[in-house]
Amino acid sequence: MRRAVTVLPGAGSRSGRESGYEMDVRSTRSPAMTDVAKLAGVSHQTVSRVLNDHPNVREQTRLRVRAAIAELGYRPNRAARALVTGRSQLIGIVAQNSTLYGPASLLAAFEQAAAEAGFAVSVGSVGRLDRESIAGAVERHLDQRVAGLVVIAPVASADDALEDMPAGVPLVTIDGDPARPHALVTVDQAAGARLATERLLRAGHRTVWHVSGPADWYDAAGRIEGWRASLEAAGAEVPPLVPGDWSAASGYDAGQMLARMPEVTAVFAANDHQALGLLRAFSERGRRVPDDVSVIGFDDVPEAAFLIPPLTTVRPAFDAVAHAGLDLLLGQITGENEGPERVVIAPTLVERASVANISA
Amino acid sequence: MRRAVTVLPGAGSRSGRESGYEMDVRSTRSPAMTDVAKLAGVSHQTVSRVLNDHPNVREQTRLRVRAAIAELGYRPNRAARALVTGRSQLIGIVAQNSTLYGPASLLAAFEQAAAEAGFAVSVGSVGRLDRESIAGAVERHLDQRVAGLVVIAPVASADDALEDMPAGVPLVTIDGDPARPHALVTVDQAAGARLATERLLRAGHRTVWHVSGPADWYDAAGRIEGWRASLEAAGAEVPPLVPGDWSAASGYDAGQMLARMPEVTAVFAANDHQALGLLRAFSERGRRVPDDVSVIGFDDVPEAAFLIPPLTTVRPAFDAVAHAGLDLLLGQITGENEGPERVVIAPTLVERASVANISA
DNA sequence: CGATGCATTGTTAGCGATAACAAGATCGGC
DNA sequence: GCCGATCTTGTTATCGCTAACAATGCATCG
Repeated sequence: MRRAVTVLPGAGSRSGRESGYEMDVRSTRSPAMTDVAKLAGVSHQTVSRVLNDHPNVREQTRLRVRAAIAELGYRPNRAARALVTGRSQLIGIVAQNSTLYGPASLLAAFEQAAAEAGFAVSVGSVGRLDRESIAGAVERHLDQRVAGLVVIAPVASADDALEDMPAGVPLVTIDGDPARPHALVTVDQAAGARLATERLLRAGHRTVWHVSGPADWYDAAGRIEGWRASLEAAGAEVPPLVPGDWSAASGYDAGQMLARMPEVTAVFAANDHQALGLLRAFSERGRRVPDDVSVIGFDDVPEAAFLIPPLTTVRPAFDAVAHAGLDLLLGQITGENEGPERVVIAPTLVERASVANISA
Repeated sequence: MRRAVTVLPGAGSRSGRESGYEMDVRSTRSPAMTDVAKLAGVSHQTVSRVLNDHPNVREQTRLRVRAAIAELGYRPNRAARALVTGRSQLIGIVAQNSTLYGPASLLAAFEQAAAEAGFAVSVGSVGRLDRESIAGAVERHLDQRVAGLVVIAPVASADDALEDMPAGVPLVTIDGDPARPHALVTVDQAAGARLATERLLRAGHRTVWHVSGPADWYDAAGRIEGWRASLEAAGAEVPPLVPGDWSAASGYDAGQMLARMPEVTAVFAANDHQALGLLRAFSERGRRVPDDVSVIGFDDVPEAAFLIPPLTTVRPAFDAVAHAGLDLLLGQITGENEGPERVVIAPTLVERASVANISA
């Protein structure tokens, strides 16, 4: 790119235009606001005003400044801005260091939504969801002077860690405890569970068994609650709960048990991985899905459509959660909505082939 | 912590010590370096020296400053430091917005390693790995004045986007093209493939079939290469390649085909999801694993141990990749190692129950 | 036609840290 | 006990930006 230029030694070449040729040479430093100002023939403050969309700038000036910005390839120094405003354009997100499908998709959706709003996302993943781990990750983010914080807090211990958060930091929790005093976005777990349970009852099943997630997770608790409520509302018997831990292994174990009971014709698994374990166990024990047993999962993981049979499941709309969470957070950051707010996202049922009518 | 202290109203309490009681009251502003300096009875520069471990500070002073830091709960303002040094303590990471197990674990491992080194990680996930998406994510990070950049670039188009990167920004690519001129960390895909292929040959199989990943991924190409090399080295016939796309669905399709060929007794799948699809297809068509067909996967996803049968697979040691990548990057940031370096991580074979000797 | 007001622009003063230099304290060697 | 070298500390300038205020121009109004 840079052409070879013969420069005569001695006077002349470096003198005179401080801004022109010189600028190109020491291209190591990226242009600052004053460079733009000089080129556009205005003060740096006017450049700042253009950048921040202040109303009182003449259209003509605005255009000239924008042209100068484009010509120099200027980009504002976020550190300087953060220093003077006390706020960065960074959003911190604390999530469990896991490859669970839910958290992973949530993180991705969040990053995307934040990028659209001009924010960057700093992740602080934690190994475990205990109080110390969460507190540590929060500290690290506060260190970075994040503009706001999103914490995925699916268990009580995570919420606990948030109690002694310094006030004034915008905070949104995802999947947290609705009883806590911060802004919150959750998936309506109970509604999702009702969707699944009612679908199975509608297919003619006398009752529906449930392989649940770990009881200390709010998600799991909500799904249990919705499942039980549906059964009771329909006057169906509530069978004993089969506890699991989100893993395929626990679903398989549950399936090994359920497959031995002829009366079990419909199972609602608290997530798709457990459902996968169920499917395998049933197939091993010769119970055909959906002919003998109907199964519904939760999450709609990418593989769900390719299982045998394709899995009917509840889809939690992670991107809606992410967008809602970000909106809440941005509202707090800009100071528009003060009080904590709650957003509840309604899941939908994705019908595939793992449910059959009992009459068939 | 803070003991209840009776403060007499009137004179005395507020006067004199500008730093003591007053500080606690206007706790809205977090303490700055000058506050610490005042409390410790030194200049702010000395505080800075203590913070940055400069050699020429008297031990006694150092202790006094540290005590003041602790008492005030002072934490340095990263923005101010970034402004004056021109470098943030932020590392950007560009990865595909996906829930593929590999990238997701890599991200998590990276964040952890970076946190240990005192860096925060800003993620820029992209929907697709094309040139524009990558370039956009890189831009956003440069905007944030990241200290360094890690790009997971498993396909050529991702590398392409890095060509017109401004020089001087520390950059490490993961899974990229070794022919490119930047620092690089890769898993030795070929070695992993050899591990798998040789294991199957050693079990007495005449040859090994391969269900590959998408051909434009370097990972997939490396695994194909290793597989082919092993067969040729052993003088075994090289069967036609069965192409896949990482998904369980493609593994299932491949399995439907392979199950019809009696001569197929050993299959190496390019990842565990494809292996999962294979297992299902084989089970559907009555070919028992491992009695009739042996299968090996790649990635060691959490479910691998719980499949039926538990899957023998190649484990790429994502945390080693992350650590190596971070070391390389930190080396560039501190200016220790200039030239591009390559680190190749050797994978290991995790033996489970999906491989059997052909003699049995 | 001078005063008043608003729109537009410029000037100055920080934000909180590090870097460069200056200055006082301390020390060894003669 | 004096001198220069070294250790330790303080002072000042600066990074690039925004906030607050000042200053200009121009239209509006009594």
